[in-house]
Amino acid sequence: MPKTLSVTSWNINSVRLRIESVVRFLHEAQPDFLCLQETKTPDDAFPAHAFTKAGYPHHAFIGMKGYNGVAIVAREPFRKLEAREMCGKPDARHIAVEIGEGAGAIQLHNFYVPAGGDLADPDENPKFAHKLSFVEELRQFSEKLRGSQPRAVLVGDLNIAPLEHDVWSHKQLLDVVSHTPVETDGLKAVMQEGEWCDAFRVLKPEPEKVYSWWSYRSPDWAAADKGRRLDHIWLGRSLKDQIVSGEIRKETRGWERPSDHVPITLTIARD
DNA sequence: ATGGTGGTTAGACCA
Repeated sequence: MPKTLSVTSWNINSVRLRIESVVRFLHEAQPDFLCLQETKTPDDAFPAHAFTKAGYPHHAFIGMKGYNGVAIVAREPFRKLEAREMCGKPDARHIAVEIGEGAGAIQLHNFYVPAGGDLADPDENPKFAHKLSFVEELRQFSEKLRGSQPRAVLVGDLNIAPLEHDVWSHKQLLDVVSHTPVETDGLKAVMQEGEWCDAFRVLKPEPEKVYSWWSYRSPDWAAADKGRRLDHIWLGRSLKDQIVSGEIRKETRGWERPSDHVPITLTIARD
């Protein structure tokens, strides 16, 4: 067993359309675990063989036709944990596995938080209400996990940029869904409840700007650089002193037919 | 100032 554990989170926006990009990334970065969101693929169409061929023969996935969907693929075996049905909806926004054995086992949870639509008003916009309910459920889940399994990693597209320097303009985005106070306060409550450590902000403290997403709607995304940090890797309290390194593969945003999110990878010591 | 682009899938719906 290697001495470190590396985990990537990547919203791939259709794993079938971008399977060649995913395989390229795996060859270049070789993380131990890859957590995907927005696979947009029913389970019977998940490209398992391509992952096996790329050296990742262990898979856990839950998907649906056209929307949502999450997956975890790995080079090493794992135990599948229960996929949670969040907000009472069977919409495939969580999957989890357990890595290793006994007291050293680590739980890895992969979440895809609802984007929340355009209007930041839960009374007028049911998608925003769903997002806030999801975040509240994440808070309750974090409380339970903190007590039962502090050796946990939570990753995913959380669709919230919680800090001032997680967006290109704090002031201009205060009423834009993903950075409104009700969302950023909600996510901070989740972090507090779970005693989660925001690993990339340990490695890159504010006021450094850190982004993982650049909109498709920007004609020149790289020059404009109007990004947001929507993707996160959090460590439970028993793992927070084991950070080794982190990497954000911004260059993948410039690949042909890119996802609007880029892969973020965290490496920690196994024990 | 309220569109801009992209994926899924066949007219909207979602991001």
